Amino acid sequence: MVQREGRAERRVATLSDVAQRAGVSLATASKALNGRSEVAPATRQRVIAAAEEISFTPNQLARSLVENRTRTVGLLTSDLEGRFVLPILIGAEDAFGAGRVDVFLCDARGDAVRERHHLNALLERRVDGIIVVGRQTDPRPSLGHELPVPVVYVYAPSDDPSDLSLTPDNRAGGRLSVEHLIACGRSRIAYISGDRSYVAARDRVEGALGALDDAGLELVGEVMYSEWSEHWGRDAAAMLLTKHPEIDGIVCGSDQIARGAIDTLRDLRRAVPDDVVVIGFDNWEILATNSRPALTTIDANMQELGRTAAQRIFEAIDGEVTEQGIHYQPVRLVIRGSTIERR
Amino acid sequence: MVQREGRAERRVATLSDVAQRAGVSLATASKALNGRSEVAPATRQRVIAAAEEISFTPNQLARSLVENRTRTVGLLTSDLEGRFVLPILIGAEDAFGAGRVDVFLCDARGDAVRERHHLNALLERRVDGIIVVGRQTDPRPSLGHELPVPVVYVYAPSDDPSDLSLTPDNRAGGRLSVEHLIACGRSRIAYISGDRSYVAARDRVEGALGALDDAGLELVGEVMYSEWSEHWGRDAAAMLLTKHPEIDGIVCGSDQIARGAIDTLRDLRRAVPDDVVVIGFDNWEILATNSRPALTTIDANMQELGRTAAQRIFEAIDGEVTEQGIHYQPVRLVIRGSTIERR
DNA sequence: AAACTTTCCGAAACCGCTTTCGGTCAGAGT
DNA sequence: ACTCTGACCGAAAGCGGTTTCGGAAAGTTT
Repeated sequence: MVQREGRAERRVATLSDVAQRAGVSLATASKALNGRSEVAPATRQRVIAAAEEISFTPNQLARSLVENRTRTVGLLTSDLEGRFVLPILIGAEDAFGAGRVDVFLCDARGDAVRERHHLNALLERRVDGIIVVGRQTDPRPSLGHELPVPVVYVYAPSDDPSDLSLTPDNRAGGRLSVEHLIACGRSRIAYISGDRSYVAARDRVEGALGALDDAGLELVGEVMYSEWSEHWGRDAAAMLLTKHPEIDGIVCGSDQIARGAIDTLRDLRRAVPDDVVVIGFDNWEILATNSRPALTTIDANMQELGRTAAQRIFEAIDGEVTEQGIHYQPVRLVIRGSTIERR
Repeated sequence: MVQREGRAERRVATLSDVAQRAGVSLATASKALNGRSEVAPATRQRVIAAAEEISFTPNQLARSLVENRTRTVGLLTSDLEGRFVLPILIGAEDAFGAGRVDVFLCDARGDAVRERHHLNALLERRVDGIIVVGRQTDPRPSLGHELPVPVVYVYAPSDDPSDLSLTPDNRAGGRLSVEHLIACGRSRIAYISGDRSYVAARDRVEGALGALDDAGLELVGEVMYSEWSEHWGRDAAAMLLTKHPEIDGIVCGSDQIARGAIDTLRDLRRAVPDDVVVIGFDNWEILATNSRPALTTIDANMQELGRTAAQRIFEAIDGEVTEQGIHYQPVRLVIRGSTIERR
């Protein structure tokens, strides 16, 4: 029988090669390399040396097959931009790091068919768990409960309350924004939001209004809803300031909007933060740190979200009773020049 | 022997379950599901039906083990931002899509140790190939030639010429920028670059200067080198315009810089594009489309890069002779409002 | 010195699948 | 009626590991 040439068949070393070289049996070699106790120190050394000499790389496929776990979790995202999924990936890798688990990232690009396909690919590869990341905080369809592995939804919660979802606490974020502006001595506060159809937009507004109410203040003007863009931030700010020149603080639904608002303020020769303070949402570094002045904003702690998701997956794998429902994770105020005067 | 409870051991269906249910042997079931010809149509139908009934999901681990290929490639990146790696991932997935290959993404975060670790993880999982993505176009250390799988370097080329690297043609990009400004009727062109220590910065400048030379023009002022930031773009533009008020076109080393430059032009009440045209580099959508006016820029065709990388991996897997060296991939001019007057 | 432990090792089963290869059996050829 | 083909199917041998379990050798007790 002719060996098919073509594929660069540089045969990789196998455990029996190691065993043979060390003069022990397959079983002993395995035990030696896995740190099992039933093997004499001298033997173990011999095996390890042999393995190194032929640069043996254990075949995880074989191992996974028998152990019935792959030490791999799937990260199924539809966030093509990557601004949410990458921090989450990093957080998850950190949390898994200790357990030598790796993360398999699939990008469904917001396409249900592709998502189905990738889900299937993950299941066929027998991942131990799946983290689903959406690109907005609106509820998304559940993957269902027939899955043989634990699933955690991050950022976009599942629409099925018996799934476990982790999502940033937008309401708290909105509240935090307003409280910060008040702490900055402002009382004539306006709000430029994004697309009203987003839960995130509404939740943030709700939190903000709550905080204003608690402080006995009223919003200046109406909440301005439109789209999540710098363009809208500019236009909305212009409209607001024309109608309500007394405004001394603007809460924005996103960093993009905030940048637009700051742009307009600059055009209008209103100093930030002296005359008007501005706060954004997301802490999208590239936007927040490059604006003039740098943008105070709310960080949704994506990395932490990823870490927590990983832990929940772990717990579920280990058979602990799985939690359910939407868990709102704390957000964090990041103070920069747009609210606090730089010295 | 007590079955270990704990892990949600919902036993997943196996091929023998299918075989049994369909009343055929394991071998026949396998053949039926894989579309092999040595099985009668009726039998095949029976097997397929059985598989569906118990929602059989083939175990790729087992399959990979025997086929000696995983239909998985690793994407090893150090681009935490994700602005390069995600388009590349998408391109690669597209190219592989047909062959039902999936991509395993690992983020080394620019850390050599982590990179080593992930590389090992990929090899243990027996990926069929590896795509290495850097976050800048400077050469990076090769992973070496001892690897049992094909490797393609993307964006950041390998420092070993016998590796295959795909990187955008920054020189052509620089040239394209200048040619476009000239086509816009400009002749007093300045250049704001980024960090001089980056090959990308120097290559782009080189291309630009070449194009100027070909047109019989001279650069206005010196090439300004500093950092890749909006801040620098603002400052550099201010300096340039003070010293050389005649400038009617600015080539920028990145979109960030270009945004800064546009900002300054706005402050100075110089109209873009009427008085001065500006061109960036990268086509980083979030920056380019939100500036006032939107930014004309050079797109490095990352997605195409990913697709090509995937194809090269395929070829190498199939045993075709592998190419070597650094291949400079074409870039593309994206025209927006900062160079062409909007109607 | 006999009996009993303990320590260390290896044969073999198994994980879930693919593939080879020999066997059955129906229909075709003569 | 009898061989000869094919077409179809299944037993069994792996793929590269882990793990069980029995046994040999060495050390401990009496």
